[in-house]
Amino acid sequence: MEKAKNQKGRSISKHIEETLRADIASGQIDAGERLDETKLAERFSVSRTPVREALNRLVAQGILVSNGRRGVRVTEYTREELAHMFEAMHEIEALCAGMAAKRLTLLARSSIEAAQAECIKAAEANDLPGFLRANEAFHLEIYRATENPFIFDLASGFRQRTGPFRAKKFSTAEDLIASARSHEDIIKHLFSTDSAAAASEMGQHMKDTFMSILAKM
Amino acid sequence: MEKAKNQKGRSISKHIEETLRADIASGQIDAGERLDETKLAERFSVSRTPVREALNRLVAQGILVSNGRRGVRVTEYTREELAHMFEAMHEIEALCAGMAAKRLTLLARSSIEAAQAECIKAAEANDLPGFLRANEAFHLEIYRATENPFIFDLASGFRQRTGPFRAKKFSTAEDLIASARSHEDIIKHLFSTDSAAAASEMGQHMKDTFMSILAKM
DNA sequence: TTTCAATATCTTGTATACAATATCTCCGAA
DNA sequence: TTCGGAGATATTGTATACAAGATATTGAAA
Repeated sequence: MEKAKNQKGRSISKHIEETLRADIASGQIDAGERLDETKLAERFSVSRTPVREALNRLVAQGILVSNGRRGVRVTEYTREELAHMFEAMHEIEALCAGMAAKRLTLLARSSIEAAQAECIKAAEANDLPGFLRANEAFHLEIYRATENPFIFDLASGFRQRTGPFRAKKFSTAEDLIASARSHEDIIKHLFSTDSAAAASEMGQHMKDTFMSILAKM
Repeated sequence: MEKAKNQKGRSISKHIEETLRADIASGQIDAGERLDETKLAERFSVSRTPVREALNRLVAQGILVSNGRRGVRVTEYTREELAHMFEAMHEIEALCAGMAAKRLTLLARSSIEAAQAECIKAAEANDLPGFLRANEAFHLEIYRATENPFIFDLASGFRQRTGPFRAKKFSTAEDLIASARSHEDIIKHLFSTDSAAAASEMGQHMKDTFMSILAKM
């Protein structure tokens, strides 16, 4: 039974929403698992009401799926749906890279380089959690470099949904290093402001990632 | 005070959600307008609970925005935000056109042609509501032609949000005809399966639309 | 008259109670 | 034993009640 801190005046339901989102993204709550309102209410020591609010929002975001009166579950994907999801992610990432290349500011450039440096460091140390964080930051910085908050939200929202699957991909130290090296190619084209090449390179990077994930499922 | 039909076992809150979404998209509820839970509850002859559920989901979809304890309002955009939103829409439309061109099935092709025929018909009859419906269908068919449900949801969700603004653009009969004609160019490239050209043509179409909207605001 | 603060009122956030529907269990018949 | 249905149980959907924060109002002092 954990404490619902309700810190900084943020409502309880918001806190629950974020906690659940994190639990799902990190895989602590499995895909397909059913979420019981009463149990969650007990876990957070609150009534069902704020729990329901949180669940509703997560449903609206596509993270959970509602089956009418048969409760809500963590969205589960067939192989085909996964392939579609990855294809969509791939297209969006490429789009972001293309936009970013067109309008790369010095600030964005340095942020991306910093994130990439972290990736390399974590990969060489074979630090998986560290790499996942850094990799996340790397991609987010590219979304941010589009300078378009809608695109940023879109891409980061989608990234959240693919998170649980991507996390499983990286098993060996070689995987990490290969991925980090692939980033270098993306950066090269990004920084040369060759939009099409950057998009294409990012597309390739994501395609590699997704193919190797699908192969394992 | 309207009747909450609760038809076909769909929950009341779902019904409210859809009704509000339609009201906002059609402009019956203005941007920036505050939505009072109690008033809405009275309007639908239900308690505040299902109203809150609906509002929460709409907030999660970005259609409404919540100001903590100061209620929810219809999301309002500055000129700059609008420009960003249109840019995002523009990129997504182009992406869809590009994907659609790559894998156009006969079924998709005929659906798109049918929608375009409706556009032309409505435009020549200067039937604004009819044109808006047909135009909507035309774009949705292109999203569908990507054969990727995630992309479809993404694009149609975004289209919903830009709806209230796009509706204001078409004032004269010439506007309608010009827009319908622009569709023809998109189709030409789509059907030639020239992905890059289709994307670029769609991008131009959307850019024209958005520039003329922004000019009026 | 203007300004500031205390109070009243209104609105949202949460808790609890009740209703409706789905799922489970158990028992009897084929 | 297996199948099916009636009742029991559990879970979600909705209503109402209460708590807490925000806005509006009132009144007094400068």
